[in-house]
Amino acid sequence: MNTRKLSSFDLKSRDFIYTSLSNTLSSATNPRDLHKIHSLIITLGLYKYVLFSGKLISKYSQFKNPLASLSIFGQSSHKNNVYMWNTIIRAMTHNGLFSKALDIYTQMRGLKIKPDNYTFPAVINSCANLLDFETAKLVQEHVLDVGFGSDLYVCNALIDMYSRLNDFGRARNVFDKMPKRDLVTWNSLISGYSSNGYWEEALEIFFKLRMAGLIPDCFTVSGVLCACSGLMEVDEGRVVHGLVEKIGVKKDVTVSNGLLSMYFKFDRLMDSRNFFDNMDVRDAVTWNTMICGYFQFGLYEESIKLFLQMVQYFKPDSLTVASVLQACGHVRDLKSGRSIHEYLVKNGYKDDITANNVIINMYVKCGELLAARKVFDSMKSRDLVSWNSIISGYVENKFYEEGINLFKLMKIELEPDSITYLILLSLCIHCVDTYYAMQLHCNIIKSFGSTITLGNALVDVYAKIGKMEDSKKQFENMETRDIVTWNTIIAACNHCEDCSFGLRIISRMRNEGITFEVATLLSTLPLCSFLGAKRQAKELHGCIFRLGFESNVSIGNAVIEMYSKSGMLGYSIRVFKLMKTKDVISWTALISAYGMYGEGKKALRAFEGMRKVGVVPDHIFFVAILFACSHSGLVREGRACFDQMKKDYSIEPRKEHYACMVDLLSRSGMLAEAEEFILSMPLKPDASIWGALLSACRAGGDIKIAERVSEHLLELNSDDPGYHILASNAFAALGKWDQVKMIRKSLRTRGLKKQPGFSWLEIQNRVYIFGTGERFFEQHQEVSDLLDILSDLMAKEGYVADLRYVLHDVEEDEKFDLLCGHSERLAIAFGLLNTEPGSPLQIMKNLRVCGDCHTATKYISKIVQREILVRDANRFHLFKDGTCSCGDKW
DNA sequence: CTAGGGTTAG
Repeated sequence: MNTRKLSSFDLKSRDFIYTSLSNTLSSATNPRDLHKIHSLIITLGLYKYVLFSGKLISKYSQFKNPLASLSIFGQSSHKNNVYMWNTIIRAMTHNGLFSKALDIYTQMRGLKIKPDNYTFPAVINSCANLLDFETAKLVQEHVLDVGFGSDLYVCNALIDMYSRLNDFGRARNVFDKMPKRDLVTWNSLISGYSSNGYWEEALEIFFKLRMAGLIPDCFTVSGVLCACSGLMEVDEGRVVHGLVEKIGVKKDVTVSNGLLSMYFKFDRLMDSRNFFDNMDVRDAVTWNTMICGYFQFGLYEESIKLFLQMVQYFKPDSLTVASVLQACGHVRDLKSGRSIHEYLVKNGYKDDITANNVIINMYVKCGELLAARKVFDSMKSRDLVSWNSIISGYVENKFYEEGINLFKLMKIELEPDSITYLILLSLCIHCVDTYYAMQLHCNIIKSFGSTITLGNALVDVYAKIGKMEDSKKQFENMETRDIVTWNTIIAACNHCEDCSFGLRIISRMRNEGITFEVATLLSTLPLCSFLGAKRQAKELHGCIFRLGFESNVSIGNAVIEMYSKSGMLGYSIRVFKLMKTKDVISWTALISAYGMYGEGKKALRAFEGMRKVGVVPDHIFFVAILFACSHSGLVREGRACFDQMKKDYSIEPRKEHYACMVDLLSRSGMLAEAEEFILSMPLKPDASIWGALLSACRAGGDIKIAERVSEHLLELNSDDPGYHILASNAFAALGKWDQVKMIRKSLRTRGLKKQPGFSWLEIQNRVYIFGTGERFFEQHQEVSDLLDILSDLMAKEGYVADLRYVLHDVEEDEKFDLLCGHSERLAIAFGLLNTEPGSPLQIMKNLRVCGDCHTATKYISKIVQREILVRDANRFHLFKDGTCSCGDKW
């Protein structure tokens, strides 16, 4: 009886230990407890129970110790038990060891252990994570073989897998054949669609789900939010937000994060902020979304501040750090950048490739190339982004050779991508290296064929290195073009001053029905400014209204410039007045406009107005105001502006400001003072400064100073042929033909060509262009005859040709012919012949108007009684009844 | 078995 009692007690206590230990094991919350329980199980010999081995495996996996799980499984004697296999496979997938999971599954099949419906979901999940389509199909066959083709869990896993693999045909096939579906089934399909960018489809499934009478949960809402954000469907988004409130999933932090991120995607900064402030639960992702969202709004300091707040509550992960490091780079906050770098190293992100890439980028942006390189060199493995980042770092910091060398090294390790080539193409622009650009072009064709982005970059590069023909060829050869292609070619036309081609491009765009973007207009408007094409200008202005861009500040600024350069100062002023927001550039545009028309007083008054509204001038603004003063002979006022710039705005004068001052003094005939000013400058005077003085000397006829200044100018040996021509002209005026010949020879040997002069005018929507000395145009004979008649009439009025403006050493009467061949005269004569008597004429010239032509035009305006508006490279001259608006201070 | 946040160029 005693024995029986005892053994009954024994059994009971055994039973008790078994159950309580099993419970303790399940509820263990830390690895230390787990170890203790594990030892106890070994001591008590409970290993022989399948239950304990299995629970230990999953518990270790829960604490991220898959190696312990594997070791227990290896030592286990229950290899014929499917529960053990299921457990170890799940342990592996739980720890992200998907190929190990598949290995074990293969072993299991080899041992002919029959899987059950708990086996497959984890196996299928592994295939999905590995994007292993082939194994996936084999597993599905296996599923059908062993008869789990209709199992809810297995089918859900299959749908998830196929939709993640972007094979919605198979996913839908499984979905359609299921005898019974649950919410997870629908959710899997929705998130599959939305994470692959099939947003409409995701919403469609969502509506079907609702029609089927199911109540959405957090998973559903997350997927739908992602789709709404992608579609930028504000209305849908609102509906979902309402739904979130209604079904009460708002306390789910993932759903809230989804909403937060949606508001950012809709550019609703304040809504995002309010939502964030009212969130009950926040996690690291919440903070990341905020930091990243603020970054995308350009609120860099704010996003760094958010980061500093976040670290009080959460340990930032590599994703957080990636966002905030970008912000540091943007504002060149090296101090924060460095400390975050240290944080990453200390917290075990040393080998996170993305984190390192972002650090490299941050250092590059802060100009710390050596620090960037040190990180790059210390990386265990590098990806494309790492290489591209460091190469672009070298290019950005102007170490071009090192950039190319790194590119060579890169090619040994991996295949460069299109971004690598974009970086190298930008290098070509900086170095003006046509040969290397062509070499890259060949490589690009070999490795990528033709892609739009690279094609666009090539159009851009060829134009910027001055190969406009190659740029056009590249543009024409492109099979497909996007709006950027068009914007780029127009910008290219601008850069190379190939305006007529630019206008043709614009009409091609119209014919092809391509909608203009702000960027398109920002390249097109300067094209019209350059051409001074009135009709095109008005048409474009209309187009701006139709597209609703009239309140865009940059557009407004460009329109002011366009009208002023097209001879329509009134329109320019009106546009300025109507602009709701004006920045310093708008004011600069207005003041330059006044300056070009010699309205210096009005320019100064506008400056007063600008000061009153509190807009702060910058250094470019001062160029404009000094220009305006100098073109109106306002010496005292100009000097005052120059002094103010330094005193009131602490802007250190640059070369261009000194050049304006020299221009101001010398234009008003104060040549000696101008020379003195140059010699007392704190900067070394360059060609533009001496050039300003020299061109005034010539107009003022001071030969002595002209000769001295010419010597200075030639010493500097500028790359701009204009200054050599200027000096050569000065010597020609002095009759020093030997010097002239020498300059011409040196220009020839250096390959510098004088920019050919041409003039153009618009008559009835057509632009007519005339080159100097050109004889092949419509009505050449008539034009020539008219010029002959005009010169007779001019002579009677007292005109004497100023032969100093002829550069060639030829006979006097031939010189006279050469003057008459100047492009502006041809254009004026052509204009007189083809427009109504008494109507005003408007002529554009690419260079500065010649002094003799200036005089001649004054006479012509009186003889024919016409207003002649001439825009040269600098400004407008309005000729009227024998005088010019520039007051001869051209 | 199902959900959210990150890197290079333009």
